[in-house]
Amino acid sequence: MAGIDDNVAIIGDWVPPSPSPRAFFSAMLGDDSNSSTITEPPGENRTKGLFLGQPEQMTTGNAETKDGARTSGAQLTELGSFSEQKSNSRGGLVERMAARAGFNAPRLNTESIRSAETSLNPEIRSPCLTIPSGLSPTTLLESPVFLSNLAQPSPTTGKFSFFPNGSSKNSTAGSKLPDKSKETFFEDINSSSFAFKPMGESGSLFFLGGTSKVASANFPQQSFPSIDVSVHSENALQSHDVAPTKVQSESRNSLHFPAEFFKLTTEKDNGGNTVADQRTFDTVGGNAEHSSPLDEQQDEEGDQRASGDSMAAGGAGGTPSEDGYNWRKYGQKQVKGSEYPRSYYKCTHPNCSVKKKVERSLEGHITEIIYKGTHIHPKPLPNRRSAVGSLDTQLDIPEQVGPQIGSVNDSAWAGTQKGNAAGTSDWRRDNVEVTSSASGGPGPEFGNPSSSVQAQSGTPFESADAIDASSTFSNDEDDDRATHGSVGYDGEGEESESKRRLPLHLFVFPCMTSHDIIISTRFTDVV
DNA sequence: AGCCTTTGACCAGCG
DNA sequence: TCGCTGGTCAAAGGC
Repeated sequence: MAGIDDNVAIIGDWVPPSPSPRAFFSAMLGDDSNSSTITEPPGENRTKGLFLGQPEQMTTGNAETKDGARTSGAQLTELGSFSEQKSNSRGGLVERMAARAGFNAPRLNTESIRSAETSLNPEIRSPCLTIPSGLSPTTLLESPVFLSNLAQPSPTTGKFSFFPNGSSKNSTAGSKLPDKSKETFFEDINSSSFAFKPMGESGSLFFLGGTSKVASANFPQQSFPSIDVSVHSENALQSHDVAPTKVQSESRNSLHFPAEFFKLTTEKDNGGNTVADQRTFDTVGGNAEHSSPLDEQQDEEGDQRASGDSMAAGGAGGTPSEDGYNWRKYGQKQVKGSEYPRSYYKCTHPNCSVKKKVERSLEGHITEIIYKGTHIHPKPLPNRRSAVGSLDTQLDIPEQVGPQIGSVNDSAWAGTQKGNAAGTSDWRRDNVEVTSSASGGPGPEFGNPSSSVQAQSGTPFESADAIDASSTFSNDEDDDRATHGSVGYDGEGEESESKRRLPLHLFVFPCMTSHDIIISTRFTDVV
């Protein structure tokens, strides 16, 4: 890793040229045929193309890239990063996951990607956390297969299905997976996997300090925990454009993003199978409700889905958004500095002052989400799977954590929130004190004890189990405010959507300066 | 009929 | 004080 700068540079628009999922993942792996080795050989070109894009794009510190020979070197470097990363992951969560799930999840070299994309895309300036593109946190959480894999083997999770050959045995790194397995894996498409890794284990996800809007320069990545999520798409990937999504908290307080910020929760379907799904990001205040950031993102995505990527009324609007809350759009404006129009949403619940700002790309993909305020009410009856029985899934935690808290302090929104102060404040208190614990939460939804605990523990990624159960990001700082954003899709109706769009990666940006947290997700549309 | 989105106008904060 | 910008309001229209 050249460092954050490079990463940042890489973050630009990254559109995987690869037409097929397999190719895509292969590239990620480094090679189709040589799947077993981390080293990149022939596949490197592809890989590079995939993640790095044109050599020029890799400019950040590698002007030479353009040079053929140089390019090779550069590639090697990138590859090296990638390899390294993979190694890390293998050794870390991923490995555990792989062991449990029985397969390896191909991982994106988020580092590289970030750098490249960043260079290309000014919008993404300080990626902190990356999740395989196309994957919104919500998506990851929601995905039946997603966490499930981590959790327990079940048809639902797809663990078994993934590797008919018993590849599940491959507890070891995926790199060693037989090609066949890989193929099956990718081709079968029903698989999706991800891995969250603490920074130490992987460089994929990490939290970088920085301003959401400002390019992150050199951040001590190491200082932040990182998470990697790999997703196996169910369908072939198409290189549709990927729009970066950012979720950022308005909170101006410091983020202790890492540990508490992210929470994964596992749900069980009616059958008792672990569905794992929801991942929530709590940036801060939680609501008693669980409107987890992820959930929120889900909304966003839901919106996208609803309108086909256009602002969907559905997402934010009348139907409960994926996050489980109902949102009403009350304004839209072209913000100066932002190439995309910003939409303003309010929670439709009476007395609830939670708001969120969403920026969408032309394609309708969410590029940025900012949550403010805390829900003072339980989620509306969920339509979603969670409602079905899953329970807490969604965890309120995130929500609790998120926005609300922040709102108070958040100068920008503070004013807005003031009106609600009462409800919010109470909420906050709870949150603050409890952090993500849904303690405040009125309903069952609100609080997922387990979630809360984890969140508070601050070591979300401590163990695979934990991850399975839930992963949450939250700010320690109570003060904060919070905002939490979530990106994801609905479980049910969303599936189709989920299939269509693959997560390329998610970026979470805790902003050192602004204290904002940004989660940026890139999506790839699948055929 | 109700709710939501759209969109132009208005308001407030800031330099 | 003025202009810019972001955020919100509210009427109109659609589903």
